Amino acid sequence: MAFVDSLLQKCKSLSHIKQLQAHLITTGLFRFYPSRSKLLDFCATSSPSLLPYATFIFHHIPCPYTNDYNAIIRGLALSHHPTRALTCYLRMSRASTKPDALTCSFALKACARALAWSEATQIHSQLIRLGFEIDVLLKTTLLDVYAKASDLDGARKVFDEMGRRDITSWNALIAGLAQGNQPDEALELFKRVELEGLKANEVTVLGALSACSQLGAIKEGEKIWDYVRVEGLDLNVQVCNSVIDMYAKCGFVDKAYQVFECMGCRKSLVTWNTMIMALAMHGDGRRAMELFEEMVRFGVCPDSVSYLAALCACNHAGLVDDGFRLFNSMAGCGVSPNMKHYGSVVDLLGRAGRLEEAFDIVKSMPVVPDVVLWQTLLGACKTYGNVNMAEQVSRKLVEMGSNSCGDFVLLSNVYAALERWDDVGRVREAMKNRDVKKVPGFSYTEVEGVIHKFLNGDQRHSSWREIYRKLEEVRFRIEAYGYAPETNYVLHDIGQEEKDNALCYHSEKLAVAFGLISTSEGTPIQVIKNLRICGDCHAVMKLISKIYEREIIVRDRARFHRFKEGSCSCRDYW
DNA sequence: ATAGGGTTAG
Repeated sequence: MAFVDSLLQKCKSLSHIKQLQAHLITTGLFRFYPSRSKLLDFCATSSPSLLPYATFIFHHIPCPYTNDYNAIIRGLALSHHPTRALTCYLRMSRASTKPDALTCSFALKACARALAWSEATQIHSQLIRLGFEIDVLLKTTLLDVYAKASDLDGARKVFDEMGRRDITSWNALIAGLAQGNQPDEALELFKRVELEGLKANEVTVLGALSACSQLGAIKEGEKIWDYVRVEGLDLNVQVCNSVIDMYAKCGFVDKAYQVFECMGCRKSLVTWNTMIMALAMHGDGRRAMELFEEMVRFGVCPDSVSYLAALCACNHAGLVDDGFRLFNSMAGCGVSPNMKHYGSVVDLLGRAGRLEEAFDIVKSMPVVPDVVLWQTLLGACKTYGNVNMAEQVSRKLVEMGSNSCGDFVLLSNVYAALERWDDVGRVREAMKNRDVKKVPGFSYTEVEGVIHKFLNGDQRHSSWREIYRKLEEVRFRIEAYGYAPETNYVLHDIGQEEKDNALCYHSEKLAVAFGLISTSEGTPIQVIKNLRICGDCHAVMKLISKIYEREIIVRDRARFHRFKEGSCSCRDYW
């Protein structure tokens, strides 16, 4: 039967396949396993263009074997329509053809791609009934499905119940936790790998480095980088890219650049994009743009991420004309702008006060603007006090069913700035009636290699009393410098719940206060925050950096803010 | 009744 394999390998087109199939039919082999399944598998998985032909043949088989099903399910699972694999799996169950471990594996793969959690649970119980639960590979796939479908508890349960686990099982859970917003858990798990007598490989470190990036865990990140070099894992581009990202996101853009420059392997498109994004995050717009050009000279063709990174860089550095020019040149270079590019350029123009141009772009773009884009524009309207546009934009947001607290606050601030109190009251009412939601803010800070997490108004930290006492002192001292909290008319009136989370206990302030009491004088304090830093915190950080003579580095959702001697690296343009 | 399945960077 080996000749079928070798002939399949030589098939370069559908007509070759058909010739081979005709040959198999005339020699009578096609009716039998395994030639037919092999041909099906080849068509279903070697190229998306052959998949329709595979399903065509499949539907003409009166009574498909398990392996015929496997071939089709595998192909469909990898296609753009993974749910079709599940339909096929269902058909198989009804035809009472017995699934084997591979059938389950392919079907689970389809669940992972379709994020089909409940289907995964059904396959889970089936594979137990079929007696496959000792299969490490299958259990790892299962674990991965749960993690991808954001059921991390489910993933962990599968992991805990595995009798035998190899490094891949660990990798799946570490990566799952890191991608599922549980980087602290991911890192804990990573530290246990060695204790279990297993050896971390390149996939393990990818997950762990991603966790470090998210947490700003530089101590652990550097340890991993050492390990990477000792084990020669730095010959892997993905690992290098992850290290660059880790250094950048932990605040060390120069170290990121060193790794970028001295890589022992070929740079990929992602490598360039990562480094451009790193410079953008650190507000170094000029260098980011230079790198973008260098990349082009180097013969690497920028993709949509490259453009986004460069636009972002212009945005953070206030390079309005450069950014606008870049945006306008995209289409000519074969990259059509997506929602994020539009968002970036609208932000760029909006911050520069070029509201009409920004609005024109929104009105004329070929894709339907999303909520975030309108919010960006609304933010600009607030900054420049354009009530007229703010009202139009707000109406759009309401039409789109936006329930974000921020939208209401922004509009009401536009009115408040013009002392239109009736309108302020109206917005406030609308807000009460709408059950607006807020994303909870949190911050991380690392002290002596330990990551501490703070939520807004949090009292869960063991030193919370000292932290709050320190904040009072801070407030007292900065008031002497003329600080007054940024009055926010809406926030003052939305009741008790908000009072607990008032401005002065924003998570980044708690984190900085903790840094002040737990590190020695002069040590920089670094904080990572999940949302954008608010105006009040920004003002407070500047004063703290001056009065306490501390460099404070805050990485927010968008970029780094370096507060030193009373001013910020973003030059208040953010 | 040769195989085929798990984790992976911006």
